[in-house]
Amino acid sequence: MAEPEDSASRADRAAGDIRSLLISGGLVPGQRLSETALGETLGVSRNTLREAFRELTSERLLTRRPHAGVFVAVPGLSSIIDIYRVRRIVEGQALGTASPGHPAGARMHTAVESAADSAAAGDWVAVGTANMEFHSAIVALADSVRLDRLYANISAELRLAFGLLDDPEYLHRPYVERNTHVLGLYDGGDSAGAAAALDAYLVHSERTVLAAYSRRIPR
Amino acid sequence: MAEPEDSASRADRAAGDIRSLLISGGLVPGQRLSETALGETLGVSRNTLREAFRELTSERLLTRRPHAGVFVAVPGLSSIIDIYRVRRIVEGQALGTASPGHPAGARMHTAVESAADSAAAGDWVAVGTANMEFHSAIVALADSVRLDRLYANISAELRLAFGLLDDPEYLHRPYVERNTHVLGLYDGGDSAGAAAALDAYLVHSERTVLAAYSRRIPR
DNA sequence: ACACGCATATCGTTGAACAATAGCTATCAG
DNA sequence: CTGATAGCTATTGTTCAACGATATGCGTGT
Repeated sequence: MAEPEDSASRADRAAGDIRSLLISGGLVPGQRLSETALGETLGVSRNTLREAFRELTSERLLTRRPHAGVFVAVPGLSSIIDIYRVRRIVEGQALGTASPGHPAGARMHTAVESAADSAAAGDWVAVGTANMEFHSAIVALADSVRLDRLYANISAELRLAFGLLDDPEYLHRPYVERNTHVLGLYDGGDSAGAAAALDAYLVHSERTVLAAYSRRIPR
Repeated sequence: MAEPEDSASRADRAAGDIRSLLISGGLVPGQRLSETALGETLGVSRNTLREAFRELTSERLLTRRPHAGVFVAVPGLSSIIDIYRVRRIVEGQALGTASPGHPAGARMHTAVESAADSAAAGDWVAVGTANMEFHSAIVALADSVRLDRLYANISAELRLAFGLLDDPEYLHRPYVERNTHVLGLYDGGDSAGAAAALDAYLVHSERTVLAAYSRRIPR
């Protein structure tokens, strides 16, 4: 990756830092983010931090409660359902109508291999990351920067939700094989079949996540 | 509509004001937005205005050039292409897989009627607005708040692009009939046919806009 | 146990200040 | 006359301090 750590504005860097804390688990869903405290930690002023908050709030990673502060978003069941609805529409179309030989195919391959390696090593959160990269590559087949961005946001939200669940092996293990299967169909030129397999994948994954989710968080 | 003009934060209201100025033509693409001047106009401080800028920049309505200021975005050909790509994917799936009797159907009807009325009155920009509402209702068929928001952003961008073009009659007239046709197919239960007609619609519209666009703005 | 009212810390917003820099302008060499 | 260079200036990027507004917790009383 590039290193935009000093070229970007301070608010942009703060937003990136917060994003990193979110995926690393340094900030957990529901947690309140004090402007002064977090500003001091990140080394930015309150106003600058507020700009970062704006950005992250519009990405649904943070939630703003007026006069009470900003909180790390707690994805609810409705969010999960909505996210999977978007995924089925976007990923399905992207994979089903992709032109053969698209450069994103390479990304899909490396992601699948990386997932297999991590699975062999037993590192299930790395498997989860690789799986997400696989699906991000699928969306990239559509060649749309706007869909890419939408999907990046959705992935971050989903990571937040996964963070609420334990047992990452149960969450990610079944899908490395399914991803391989989808990739095989796509490579074989059967885009429609690949899309159908992907749809089944997503239905299964949504059901699993929803079940684990409602088990953990009532309502 | 509701009246959230005093409940929302000042930055939110400022962002809304700027959005209104963008669609009303009070701000034109390429124009530079001075922080002090615009802040005085909207009655907010520089810091608050900057928060609004963050939000609108993340929606691609404004562009930030470091140390040079924020500018009203100038949608390029690549943006138009990208937007129509998203529209075909999202609208097509939403319409093609919609469950019958969805409440958004009513929105589609009122939008088509409103477009017809405005067309009879010769108010072509109102026709454009009604047409956009029609397509927004189509996206609402998917029942996804995330897709709704994506589409709202895209619509705003598209309005920006349309603002660069003159001759709104040429841009919007052909589509009131096409929308009626699509709606007829959908009402008749032929979702697949409606989706196909819609896709043809979008291909035609994209071609028209791109042609007018490259005629007006070289490169 | 519950409702009510107060206290306080935090948010929301402003204004001023200063460093950094992009873009203009005037100068000057060729 | 053209082009490059150096300096000026207005604007942005960022911080800090201040103050009103309000959500939340605590204590009181019933």
